[in-house]
Amino acid sequence: MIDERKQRILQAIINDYISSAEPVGSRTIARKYDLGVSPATIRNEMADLEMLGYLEHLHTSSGRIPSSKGYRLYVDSLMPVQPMTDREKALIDKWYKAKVRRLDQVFQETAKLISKLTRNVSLVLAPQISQAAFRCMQFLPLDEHRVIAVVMTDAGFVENRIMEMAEGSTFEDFQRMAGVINGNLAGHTLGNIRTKSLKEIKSSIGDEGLYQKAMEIVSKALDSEKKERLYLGGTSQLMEQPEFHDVDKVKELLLMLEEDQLMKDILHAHLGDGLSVSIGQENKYSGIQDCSIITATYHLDGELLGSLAVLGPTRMEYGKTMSLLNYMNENLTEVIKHFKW
Amino acid sequence: MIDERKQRILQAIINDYISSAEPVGSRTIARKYDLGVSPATIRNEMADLEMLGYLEHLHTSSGRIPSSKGYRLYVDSLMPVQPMTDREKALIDKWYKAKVRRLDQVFQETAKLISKLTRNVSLVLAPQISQAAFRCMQFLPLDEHRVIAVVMTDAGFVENRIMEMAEGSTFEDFQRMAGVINGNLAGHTLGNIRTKSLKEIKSSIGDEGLYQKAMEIVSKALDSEKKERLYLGGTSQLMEQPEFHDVDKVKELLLMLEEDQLMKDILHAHLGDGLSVSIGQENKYSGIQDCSIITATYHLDGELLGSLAVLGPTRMEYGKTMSLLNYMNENLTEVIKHFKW
DNA sequence: GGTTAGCACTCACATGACTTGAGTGCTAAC
DNA sequence: GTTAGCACTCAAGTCATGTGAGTGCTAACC
Repeated sequence: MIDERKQRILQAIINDYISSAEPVGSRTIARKYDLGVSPATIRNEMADLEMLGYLEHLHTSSGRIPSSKGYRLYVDSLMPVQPMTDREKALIDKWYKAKVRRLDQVFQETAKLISKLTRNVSLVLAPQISQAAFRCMQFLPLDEHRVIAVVMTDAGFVENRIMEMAEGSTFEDFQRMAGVINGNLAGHTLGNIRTKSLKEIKSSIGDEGLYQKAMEIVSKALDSEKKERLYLGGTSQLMEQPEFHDVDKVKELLLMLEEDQLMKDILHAHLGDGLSVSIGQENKYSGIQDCSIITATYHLDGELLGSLAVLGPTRMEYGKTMSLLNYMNENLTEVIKHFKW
Repeated sequence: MIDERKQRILQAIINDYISSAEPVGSRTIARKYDLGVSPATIRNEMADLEMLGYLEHLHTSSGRIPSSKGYRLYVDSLMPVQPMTDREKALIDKWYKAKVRRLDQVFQETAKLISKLTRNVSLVLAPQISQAAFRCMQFLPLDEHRVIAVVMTDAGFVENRIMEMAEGSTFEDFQRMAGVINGNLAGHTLGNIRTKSLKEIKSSIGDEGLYQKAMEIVSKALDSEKKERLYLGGTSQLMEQPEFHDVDKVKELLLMLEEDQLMKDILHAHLGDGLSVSIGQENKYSGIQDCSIITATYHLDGELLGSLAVLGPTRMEYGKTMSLLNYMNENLTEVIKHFKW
């Protein structure tokens, strides 16, 4: 392990680099941070830190910048605790007190808020409901030939689809069927439904065609729920950061962010880790190897729900962002609990 | 009016500038376009065209670029007709044949497709349903204390909200109420509902508190429908255009695009004009005065529904984009007609 | 009188020499 | 082990210069 003085110097370098975005030289450190040693000594230590892989050199005569390994050490043990300011907490509380009616609005607005406070791109992965259960369904008459099937999952999402009425069947048939399905399937997950309850329902309903269609609707509704939703916030904030003053880099990232499935995969990689930080080259996806992602997973009653994340340059205010994500996490969990039934 | 030769020269300049994005010189025009006159003559004509306000000069020794006024003349009468290629039509048809179940998906995917084909940002304003009517509502039991109210508008959107059950009332009360409301309000618009049918319903329902709550739900649902939705596509395409190789410009536009309400206002300004082109400084909003917006409004049974739009640099392929928007418009109208009931 | 060749002039942009300054690495002295 | 001193490196800025695309004007041409 590196000795304490090296740690102090590394800490100073990273702190400085995070706020200035400029390579840090020995003189700067000696002047700004009172380490009681001369620039020359710091130079020696810097050379050592570079040997050990914590710092990098763009060219011989420029200051040092932290490597992924350097940031990692920083995040794990050198980082100053940066609790949230009262002003930020007040802003968040105020926002969360303004009751939002629809669950999807909650996620969208949460994403906006996070990006606003961190000046980085935020991602909110809304509940993954693969394990979540069917709650109930209902049919609504549309015209002579069609009904609307409304399916609810127990996490609060409602899906609706148009359904053709089979020849000769009446709306009352559908209502009866809804009763049977609700009686048999309530509380069951998609996997469960496929295996368990089918026979009983089939026989209660009687009409094979009707049954087929209804089950298709239920499956599809639960299936589309399974595809969790991703909400993005503050993509234009990207360009605030000096490292993204290059159009090509921005384009690359924006293209990536537009690819829903890719971003979901990236978030999935850290799902369940609590508060997780993935720094620069630690990321598997090549497009974001000069970025860091901090994700916070939220649970409810022990069940994994989704995650909040911030994507920004490796030169990121880790401490502050982590505090924020934690706080947002608590608040969001509270709100979801309120929606859960 | 300017004579025919001037028109031909202006046409050549704009065509060239649209494809090259470089200021156009007299020599280039003489070489590439067979106008039967020498560069010197073209220079004289260009000077005239600049006097008349159709062209602009960055500095004395650089070629000309079209002014907003120049583009306007071009779009109105000089522009070559650019019918869509078979390949493009095939792509669109193929896409529209793949039946999309949910109406909101249709809009989102339409936006993506437009941006893909035009390499510009696209905007789709989904049906504005202020005139659209209440179709029916239904209550679904949730637990002992709550029900879910599902409200449908006749344009195919379904909204659902959680509703606390008043003390002492039963689910049967709600079902009865739904019957009354459906019987009285079906086909009515929000404005209509507020004035006309209230008394009859009030008396049929009897319970004042129940009535209050239900009407609140209906109003809010119709109200949130009224806020039409805006779908964006291809924001990262912006950076493909050489005029947006500057990060600050991109940031400004992205910020604008993130502001939902602003973009809606901009689209509203051209609603109902059929195919409308707004060029550069013709735009009222300062952030987009070096951009052009082409919007196409779509109707159904004479009723205004929404619009498709493309936002890009003034140097835009007007002819191609307009053909595309027209074609997309037809297709989208078809799809919506299918959804309408 | 409209058209064109010719020519001087302008201006952005590229190139290369030079300077500056921040920063390192090494060595020798403390 | 620490530090001062010094030579060295390299990016970035500055300046002079050259180049080329392009214009505007004038005088000759048809």
